[in-house]
Amino acid sequence: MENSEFANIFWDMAEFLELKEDNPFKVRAYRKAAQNIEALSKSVEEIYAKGGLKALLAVPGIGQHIAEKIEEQIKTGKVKAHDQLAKQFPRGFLDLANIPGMGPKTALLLFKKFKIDTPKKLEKAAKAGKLRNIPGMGAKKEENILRGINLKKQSHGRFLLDDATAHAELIVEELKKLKEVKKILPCGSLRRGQETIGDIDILVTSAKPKPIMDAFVKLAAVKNILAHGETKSSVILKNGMQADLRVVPEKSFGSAAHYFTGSKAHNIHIRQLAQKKGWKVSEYGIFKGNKQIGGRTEEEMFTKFGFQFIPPELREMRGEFEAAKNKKIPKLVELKDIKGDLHMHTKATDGSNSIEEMARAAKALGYEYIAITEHTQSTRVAGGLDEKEMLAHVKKIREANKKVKGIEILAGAEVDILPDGRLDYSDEALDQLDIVLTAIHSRFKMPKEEMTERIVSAMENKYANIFVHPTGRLINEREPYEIDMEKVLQAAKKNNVAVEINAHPRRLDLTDIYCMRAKELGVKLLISTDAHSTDQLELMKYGVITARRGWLEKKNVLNTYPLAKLKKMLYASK
DNA sequence: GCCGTTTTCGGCCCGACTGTTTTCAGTCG
Repeated sequence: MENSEFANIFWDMAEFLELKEDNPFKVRAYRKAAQNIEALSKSVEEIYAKGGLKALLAVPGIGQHIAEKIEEQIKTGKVKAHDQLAKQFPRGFLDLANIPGMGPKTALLLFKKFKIDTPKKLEKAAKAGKLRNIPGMGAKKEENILRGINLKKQSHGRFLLDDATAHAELIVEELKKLKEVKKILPCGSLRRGQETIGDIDILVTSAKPKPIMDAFVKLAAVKNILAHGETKSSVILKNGMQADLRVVPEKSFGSAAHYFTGSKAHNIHIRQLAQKKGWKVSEYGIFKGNKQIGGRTEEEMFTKFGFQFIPPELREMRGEFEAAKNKKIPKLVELKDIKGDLHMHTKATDGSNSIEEMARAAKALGYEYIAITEHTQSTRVAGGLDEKEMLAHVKKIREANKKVKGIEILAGAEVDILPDGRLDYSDEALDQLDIVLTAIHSRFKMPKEEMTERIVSAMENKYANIFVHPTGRLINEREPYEIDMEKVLQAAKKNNVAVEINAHPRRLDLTDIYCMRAKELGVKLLISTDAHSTDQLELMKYGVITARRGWLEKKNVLNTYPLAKLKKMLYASK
């Protein structure tokens, strides 16, 4: 069972307990446990298998009771306490409570009053004007709920990183034009580089917030205004995404940037530490009594507590405070460390540019080398090449390499891993290539053990260099295929195969948590764009930010090495 | 329910905005 499935049990329990108006701190405890489980780089099942209850207790936020529930789930396949809670509410009631503008209190009230237990019934009642007469509610609230229902209907899950980045940049550009705006910084999950973005948070410093607020809610990209206050406004953009703007005074910039960047759990931790010192932390600063003693810069939010600066990508309560205390925050890999892109396609298969065009575009990005890696014969939909065609293509790559000066073009292929674990080409053909990427493009629904075995045996092929887009997921579109990632990473280590972080915002796998695990195991990572056109080469930054979330340093990433060293590493197993 | 260089009991982050309030509850981040 996946960690996310264990976490979901506790997310649900937190919701149910909240509906029952149980102790709010208990609710929080369940949420914290759920979050910490999601953040683990090792599987809960494995932790339990190796160390039992005691090992589970070592996980922060997991105490006796939650550890026992995990044990119960593993042993019996269910958690009684969860099922008993679930029984007390109609099926799907959580969907109702999670509609924007609703909440546990309102959902419960409406259930008691009108037996409303689904979003559909809620919509009907709201449209009939039945909600406005309830004490504590009114016409506006009713309208707000209808808007929430619509919002939920429209939203196709969370937004991709590149889409959110583009919209944030657009807002920043517009607001920058105002003379009242001093500093401006996109924060939130976007700044932390999370793989998907729920909403855009923008922080501005200014002494005169009002004109900024007014301009923000009137931006051309705005569809609805959710809130329009003195220092905080929220809007829905035309693409359905929510954007929040906060304005604070200059002297609060650091604390506000820290606060709006999150994560929430990370913030709460800092505030707790402040409490212990008799201080108070808010978005306005660090305070001792009424006196501000820190928060002008973001660095102060850490140094005041004796920590090293923690980069935004690490603020997920995955051990960053402990590392910062011991001065063990790694120097994370940066975009400028990347020396080449080793996964891309051209017109020869499903790309849209020529070899030379790709090479020149990569050279313009300052790269030292690239690899052209077409699909192989089994991936027919992408026009995969058979061995003969590939060898002819390799020739063309060699020619292009002579023609385009100042960058090395390696000849590679993205070779299919066949259902039985063999590669799509013979050893003789593979031997002609400088670099062999391996990938799954078929039979996604194989049982977990078989799929894992399939990938592991492909890694044992001595020509295999890198296993690319390792889970095959397309965010919001296609689930990852089922594999035992721990076994895959172990096999990668054993066979000296690197694993790719695919920088395309739709993919972004290997995911951050498994990057951490790969680093622990000493598996090398490759960050590449899988570009199908010259402009997609610029997606590299999203791969880098994912790597940073996985605590990766320059030395963990294969394509930060100079060409000579890279070649040596690629051929080490041949 | 979790947790402990003040505690095994008694705490548990902090503030903005809205709507329906005449002092605040609910929701959100």
